[in-house]
Amino acid sequence: MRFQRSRETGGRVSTTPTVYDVAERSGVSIATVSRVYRNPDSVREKTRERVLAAARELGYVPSGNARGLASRSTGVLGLCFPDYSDPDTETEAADTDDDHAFMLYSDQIIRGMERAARRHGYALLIAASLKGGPESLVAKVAGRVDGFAVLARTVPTEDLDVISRRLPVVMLAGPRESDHLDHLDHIEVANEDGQRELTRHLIEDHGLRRLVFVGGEERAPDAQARFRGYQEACRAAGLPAGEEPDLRAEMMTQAEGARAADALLDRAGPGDGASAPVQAMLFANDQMAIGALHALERRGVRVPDDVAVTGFDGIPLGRLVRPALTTVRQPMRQLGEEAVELLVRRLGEERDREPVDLMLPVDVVRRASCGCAGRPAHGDLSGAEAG
Amino acid sequence: MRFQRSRETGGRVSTTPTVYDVAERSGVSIATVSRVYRNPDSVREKTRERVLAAARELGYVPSGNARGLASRSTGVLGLCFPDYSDPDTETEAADTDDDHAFMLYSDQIIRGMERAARRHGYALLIAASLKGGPESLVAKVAGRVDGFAVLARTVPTEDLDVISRRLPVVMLAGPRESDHLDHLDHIEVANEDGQRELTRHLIEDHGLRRLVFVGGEERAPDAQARFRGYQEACRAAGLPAGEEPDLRAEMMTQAEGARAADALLDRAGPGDGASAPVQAMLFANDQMAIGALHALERRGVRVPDDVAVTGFDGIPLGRLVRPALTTVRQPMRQLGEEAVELLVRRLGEERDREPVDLMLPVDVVRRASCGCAGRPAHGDLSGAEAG
DNA sequence: TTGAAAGCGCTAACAA
DNA sequence: TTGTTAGCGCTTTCAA
Repeated sequence: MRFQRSRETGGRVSTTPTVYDVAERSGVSIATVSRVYRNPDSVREKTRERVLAAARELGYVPSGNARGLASRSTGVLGLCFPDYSDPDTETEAADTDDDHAFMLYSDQIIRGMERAARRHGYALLIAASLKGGPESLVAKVAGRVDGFAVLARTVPTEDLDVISRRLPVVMLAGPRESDHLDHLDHIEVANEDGQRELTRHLIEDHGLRRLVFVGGEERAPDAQARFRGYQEACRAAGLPAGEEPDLRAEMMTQAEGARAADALLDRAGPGDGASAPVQAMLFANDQMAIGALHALERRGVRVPDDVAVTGFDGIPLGRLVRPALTTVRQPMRQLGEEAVELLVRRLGEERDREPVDLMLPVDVVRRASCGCAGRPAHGDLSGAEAG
Repeated sequence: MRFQRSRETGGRVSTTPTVYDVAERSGVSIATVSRVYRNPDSVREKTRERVLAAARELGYVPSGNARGLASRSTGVLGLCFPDYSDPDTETEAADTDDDHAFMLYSDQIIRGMERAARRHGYALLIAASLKGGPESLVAKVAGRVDGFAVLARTVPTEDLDVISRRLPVVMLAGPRESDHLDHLDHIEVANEDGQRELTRHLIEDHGLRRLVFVGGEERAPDAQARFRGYQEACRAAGLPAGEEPDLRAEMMTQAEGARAADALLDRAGPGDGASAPVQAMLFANDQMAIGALHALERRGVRVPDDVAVTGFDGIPLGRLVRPALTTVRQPMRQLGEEAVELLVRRLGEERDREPVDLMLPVDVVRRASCGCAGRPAHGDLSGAEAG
């Protein structure tokens, strides 16, 4: 017998009601109350109705925490993602129109995960990193879910290492970080293939030969992979390609893209080319490419006539800018869905399966900024796009 | 003394480690382990390090459930939203380009809530309704969060009634459902004002006089409010406006919008007008308006030359279609942020504050489909928009 | 600064 | 079909 609860059932001491209260009020045991919620059919209808009535009257809501604790599962999957906002775009005047059109990675992944999670009866807990939180982000999430996905480089590797020993974790995008983490499932996107194909397109289909690549940090795995794709395509075509990107940006923001474009233009010497002018600027992501479009417009450089510009990612904004941005589209939504599938399977039958490593294919999207496409806009309901 | 745990600390029986394991391994009490995570400064540094080392070695992660249970709080806020996917758009071939551009309400709200929640140190739990789940959606969410927001008409009123007695709930969009729920905080959007202003624009600025309004279900409060705004503007201008929308759509999808446009055209008699032709079709949401644009194009009716078309919501897709859709933009992101602010405040100082009822202002966005705007697209980086 | 002990509200055997 | 009971892993007084 548990100690008498410090509350008289009739005498207005409002604590949140528990199974005990419902049980007492409906004249059954707490086990029966529990059954009514977990497995209604295992309780006689008459009884069940009495219990539900009591619950209603008391305002009873089962405690997820208590349930989770007792049953060792939460019915929740998690997602940790970095604070991905582009400082350029994230102005104080929040609801600008650009902002609206600006749907990031994480939104797509969230959509994908939410949808898949729902299909499997899970809810989704999302949390973005915020530097200097008291406890590490992961810990907060990890303690509340049955398994979770992490966007690469969101959380310290060591934290992940500890946590992934206790529950399923799938790493999204970016290559395996290190051998420490090789027991994680892992889904990546074909960055190298995509950039190679896009570069090939510029070289072979548009006949461009003087290309430059603007990359990201050395430790940004996606940007690095894209650069490798670029190198490969150049070399395959017999064009020179250095060991390093022509330029590197730290945050890969629009502002940096604009600066890069300026620098590239200045580098060649202002105006008519003594050193032959660049024919194509390839950026490691769409944000930079869009910033570059702005900068080029300001300087009166025509795209794609004077120079072709390409990005990578396939963010919606890339389609709204003029000229529309040629890019490589990442299947972020699918990434989220696959992540959930992997988690669910590992929580079920495949508890001890070997870690998998999926590579999702990407699409080259040819728009106006590389010299493709450019149908008249009027009468076209879906936005011009060349195959 | 609790019963001996059925696990030898040295003898490979891998259970997930608990405070007890960490305590034992580091030679302290479980209380101290707990302190290390909750309030590190209250533990001597030497001790703390020993505890953390042990935790690391064991792969210890605090159980969110146990913590929540013991401390009666979760550090999580929730959002329940309906399964809002437009069946027309949600084809099996998931990653179509339209789909990409199609960012719903819920995404915006999620963004807003996530951001605000993060600022306050909360994580966000999201769950969409799925008909026929075993337990009601709310119950699942409600038990795991400190407070949550619900999109109007996502969950049965009675469930909300019970739950909102136990934890803070804020209702988003749509008017108060009933007097039962008048202890909930509530945030709505100025549907009526927005539609009134948009309608006034068509009448006064474009000189249109033969308007029709395509609404939603009678029980869809937003659509109803919009219709009222339409009525008011018509009457203010001395134009006739019936007691009912000219047409109602059940799901307010693109397909229904297309059908509505067809019906409206057929109603007037095919071809040259015996009964004077409609000059403007106003739809209760963007989805329908976009469907209508398709239908009109198929029939060779020019927009806005032959007929003006408007929507409501401000979804990104509305900007991509041609002609770009004139609409009223809802501040969904802000809706999410305000919701979190309300919840956080009610969880803090304002526990017993009177329920509030916020009304967020909207913007009329004038684009080409009403006859406004239409700047050349080339060289315009942000997409044409008239003030 | 640390420890002992009593729950937090529920589930899950096992009995009846 | 229903009841009994022993935890689930943590926080939290209260003492030391």
